[in-house]
Amino acid sequence: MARVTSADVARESGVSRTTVSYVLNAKHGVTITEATRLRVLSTAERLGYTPSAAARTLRSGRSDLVLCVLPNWTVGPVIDALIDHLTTELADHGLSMLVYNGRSNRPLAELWRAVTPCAVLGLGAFTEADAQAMRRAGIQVVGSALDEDPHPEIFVVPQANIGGLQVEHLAERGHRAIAYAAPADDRLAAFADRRLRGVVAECERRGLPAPVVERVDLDVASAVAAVRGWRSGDEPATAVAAYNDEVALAVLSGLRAEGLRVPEDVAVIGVDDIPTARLAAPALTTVWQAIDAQASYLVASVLAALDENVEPPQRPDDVFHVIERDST
Amino acid sequence: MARVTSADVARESGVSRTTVSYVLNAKHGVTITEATRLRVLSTAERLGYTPSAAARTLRSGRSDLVLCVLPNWTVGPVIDALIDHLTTELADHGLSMLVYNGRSNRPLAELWRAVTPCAVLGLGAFTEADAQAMRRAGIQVVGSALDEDPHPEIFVVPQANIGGLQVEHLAERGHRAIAYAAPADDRLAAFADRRLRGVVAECERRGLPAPVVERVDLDVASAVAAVRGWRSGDEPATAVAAYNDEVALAVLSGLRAEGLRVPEDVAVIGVDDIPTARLAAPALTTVWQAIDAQASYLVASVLAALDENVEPPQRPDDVFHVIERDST
DNA sequence: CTGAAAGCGCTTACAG
DNA sequence: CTGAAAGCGCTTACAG
Repeated sequence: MARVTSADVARESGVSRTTVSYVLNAKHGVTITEATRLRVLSTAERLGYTPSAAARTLRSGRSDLVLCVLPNWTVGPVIDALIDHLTTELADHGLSMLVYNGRSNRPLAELWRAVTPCAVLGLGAFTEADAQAMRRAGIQVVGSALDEDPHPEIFVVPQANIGGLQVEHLAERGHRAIAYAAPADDRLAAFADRRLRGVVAECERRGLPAPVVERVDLDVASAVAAVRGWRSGDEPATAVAAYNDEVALAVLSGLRAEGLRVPEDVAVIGVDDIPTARLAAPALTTVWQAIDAQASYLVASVLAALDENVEPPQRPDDVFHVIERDST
Repeated sequence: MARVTSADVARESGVSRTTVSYVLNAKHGVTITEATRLRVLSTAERLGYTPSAAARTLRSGRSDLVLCVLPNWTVGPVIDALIDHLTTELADHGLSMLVYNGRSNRPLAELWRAVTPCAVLGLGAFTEADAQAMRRAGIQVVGSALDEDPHPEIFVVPQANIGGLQVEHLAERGHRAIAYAAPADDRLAAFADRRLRGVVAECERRGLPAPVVERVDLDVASAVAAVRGWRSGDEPATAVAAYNDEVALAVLSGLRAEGLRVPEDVAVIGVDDIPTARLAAPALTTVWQAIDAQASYLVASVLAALDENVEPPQRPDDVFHVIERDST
């Protein structure tokens, strides 16, 4: 059961491979008799012909695969939703997206050379060397970054703004002593550092004391230790900005264990609006991200990179907002 | 900046492409002078040569890519961990795993023909037609399934056993009226149906009344409605087996809203041991899965499929156990 | 021990 | 309007 090739279709249709190729690719500028066209099409269909991507890629140096490189992050509902949107939107444009989880330290080059994608979509930033190597090989590089950056072509999800938004929400409710709950998982450091930076900056801007930072593991004991740290100084924190909702839930459990009421004694705000945020006691106030808008922007960027005639998209703004619930 | 090919390496080394190929692939059975070998190797290194996978694939009809097909499921920490393990373990064997999120309804054939992977690893089952087409094309198909199945070569994560384990745990604590909390997200139906089937079967085996099933959305109102349903009959449920931890957390919030104590009035058990399960009030009892063992088994299956000399692995057993916390 | 040549399946200038 | 031929980069029988 050998593979069906264009030669088979040509033979069966009584035409040359050239014609088959013209017909199947709806080649512009060549005119093929309607009868021939139909015959080729139906033969291809009947034989179950699908072009060999390997051959096509070898020929053109370009495939219709988009390689999405995921850094060594933990994948929660947010990234999951992003990938979901990216996959379906790219599929609408005839592109298949494959996700590579960059957990190992294999050189990235090995992978993209192997796959020969038409574009590589980096959810985290690439090293300059990697990016250059890909561009030289004719692969479009679309990256996103975690904060402002000299490259205007790179999509930015300004993580710092998230921290700023958390502080703004808390300060508007009269809190002055704001603490920060950092994640214990190092894979999150890239995000955590930037969000914290935003928290610190906004506190400074508002003349609030610098936030006391504690690492919070996802267990009650760790959260209790953090809570004690926050409450022990001469100006005990009355509000906690947490790295994300999971950390915020840990903080909630620590507060509960210490007999503190939320939000009366201490207010808590998370990030992500994970499904269980609204189920917490009390329901968790959090920062929501417009993942669909981010996905659409990235897809549009890929399409623009692939085709000069397509305009690069406008950056979406207003991709965050606070969802106020009962914990603040 | 054209691509560096084996011809470039050959020219620079003063040998033929044949020799370059032999050296670089450490071809068994041919002897190459050590001097030549070293020269070729260093030239390749210096030029930054990486073979074109497209050409190699075209030539051999086989790539070193493993395509992992993810059905339209929601990806939580469990699947995330599974993919993580699969990626790193396959990388250790020189295989790159790419994940395809089968959200759209594009025919699978388009994808695997485009990628020409050496193996396709299905996390859900393939249709028989898809599986046959792939095998015919010489692609190894390794699938996993959700329950027992006529195909012994397919890995099975017996979802029904999870349900059985939940009931066993609850029944041993004296519960007779056991309710079931099903998820509202249809993408989970494949799992949910099987787990429920296990719950029903185990109740029957123990002579317990059939469980009252309520769909529970991930919000308090929905959970409250479910709780009322379970508590209204003439034999009010004293225990709830939930589809997974998220649903269990919703149940917890519904119970709380109704003023019922856990576990005194109603016990709750989930599945997955998500990070926030231990943070709930009370900490959630749940069923844990040995994801690493499942991943290792799948990787070993892929390797065995790829190489006749490699023995297929033994199925891991004992991949589940109950983690008892405070909600039961 | 090493090289010349064929061929994997495709697309596309170039002829007719 | 259609076909013969070249070439993408690789590997491997087959010679020498």
